[in-house]
Amino acid sequence: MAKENLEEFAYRSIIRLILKNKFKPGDFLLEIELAETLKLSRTPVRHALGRLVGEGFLEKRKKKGCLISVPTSEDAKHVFFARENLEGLTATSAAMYATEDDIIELRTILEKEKKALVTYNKEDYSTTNEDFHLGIARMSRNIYLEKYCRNIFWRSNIYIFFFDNYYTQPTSIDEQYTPDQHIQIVDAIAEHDAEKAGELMRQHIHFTYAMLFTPWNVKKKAIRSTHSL
Amino acid sequence: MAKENLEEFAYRSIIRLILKNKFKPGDFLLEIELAETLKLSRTPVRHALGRLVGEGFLEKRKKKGCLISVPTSEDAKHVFFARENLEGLTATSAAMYATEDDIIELRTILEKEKKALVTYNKEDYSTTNEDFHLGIARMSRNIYLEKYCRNIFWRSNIYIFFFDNYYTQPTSIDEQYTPDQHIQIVDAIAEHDAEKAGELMRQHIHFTYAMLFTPWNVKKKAIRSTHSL
DNA sequence: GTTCATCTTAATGGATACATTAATGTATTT
DNA sequence: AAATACATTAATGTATCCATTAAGATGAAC
Repeated sequence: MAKENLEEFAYRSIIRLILKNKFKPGDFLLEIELAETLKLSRTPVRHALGRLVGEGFLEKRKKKGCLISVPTSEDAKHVFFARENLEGLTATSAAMYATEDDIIELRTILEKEKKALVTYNKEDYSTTNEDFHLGIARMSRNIYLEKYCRNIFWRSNIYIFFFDNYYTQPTSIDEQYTPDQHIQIVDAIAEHDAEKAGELMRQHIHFTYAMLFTPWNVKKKAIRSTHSL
Repeated sequence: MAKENLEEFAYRSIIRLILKNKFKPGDFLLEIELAETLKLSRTPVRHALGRLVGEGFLEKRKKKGCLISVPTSEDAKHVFFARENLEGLTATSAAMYATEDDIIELRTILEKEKKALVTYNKEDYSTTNEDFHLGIARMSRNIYLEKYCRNIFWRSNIYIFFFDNYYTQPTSIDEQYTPDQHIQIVDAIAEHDAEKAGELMRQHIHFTYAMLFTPWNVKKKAIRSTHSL
């Protein structure tokens, strides 16, 4: 990656802090406070916050600081509608342009994902999931779609993170189904079946969304009906 | 809009400078130089540049400054592929959620557009075109899609600007067809025909793209075949 | 007791001085 | 003549100081 500036460092650190649950949604992130925590001056922190606001991770309130946009079901609907269609597009595009090496890379990711799942390694699982989705975004060979996908992926991750923590078991049921869906998507891309790849990806994201807002105790039932997708 | 910060001012000014052709693609935009031109310190200029880089308008080179990404036909293809599909989505979404007031607003914009065209006012025409496309993006009621649309719209405008200046006549031929296409799109939105609205928007963007890269002297022929779209 | 005005405070916004760094040019050595 | 090392320069990167501003608190007037 880029030459780890202090700004870059601040940027990554702030994301890490949020993902490590150091801030609840609604908390204010203050330049001064963060600068002290990260042992930097306000300047790089300020740039990093500006970037995060620009990317839509944070909201800015006039003289109150930046805050994590409070998750609402309405916002989640928008996030996943956008993600479903954007990733559908990248999958379509990836199916058209993917090289042999790309397919190998994706299959390797799927292997790692499988391993992470059987060893109950949530951290690794989360990483491979990111590699999968953003990998396909990259393989679309369209830097604009890729950028938007990265953005909406991270935004949706905030939901997955918060809701997962509250509702799911050590291994959530959707995690048992996701790998199969991933495999089917890679197969479609390998066959260069653009339409199928796009459609499968849309269904996959839609499934993820549906599972997020389904209480655990009724998920089993819900999943049976999802088979008909 | 927001309380015109100096940063906001710098941001808009830099865009204006680019659109006024003060910089050729490939030129370096330097913090110090811009700060002098705009009579500001480097701080707001720096933030504005950072924002523009984040939005993909500018590229950053290590110690050389920021530059306008050099337009290539490959990049244009990506830009318009993304724009076609994104705006297709917002049009679909807008058709689902548009209120009576929204429709009135769109029709008002179309009136202004017509006026700008018959008076050969390029500046007004460009403004109303922006109002139309970004208005529909807003009416999608999806802040994420709206954000991405704004972004890709501006990016595509760089192409329209540069190519338009070199190749077109006082009134370019596609400008004579665009208003009709706009009207059809608004009609579909007014009828809440989501699929039709999306499809018409995709065709419209595709048409714009096709016209951009068609030399003027063969446009007349090309347009006849486009009628079959 | 309530309301309005003003004062305080705590935060960001902006300017500037200083540090760092990458590129380039130059001189010296082989 | 070429190559390498060092110095210069021109840009960004960083820290800090001062300005501004909005929110909240406090107090006085009605």
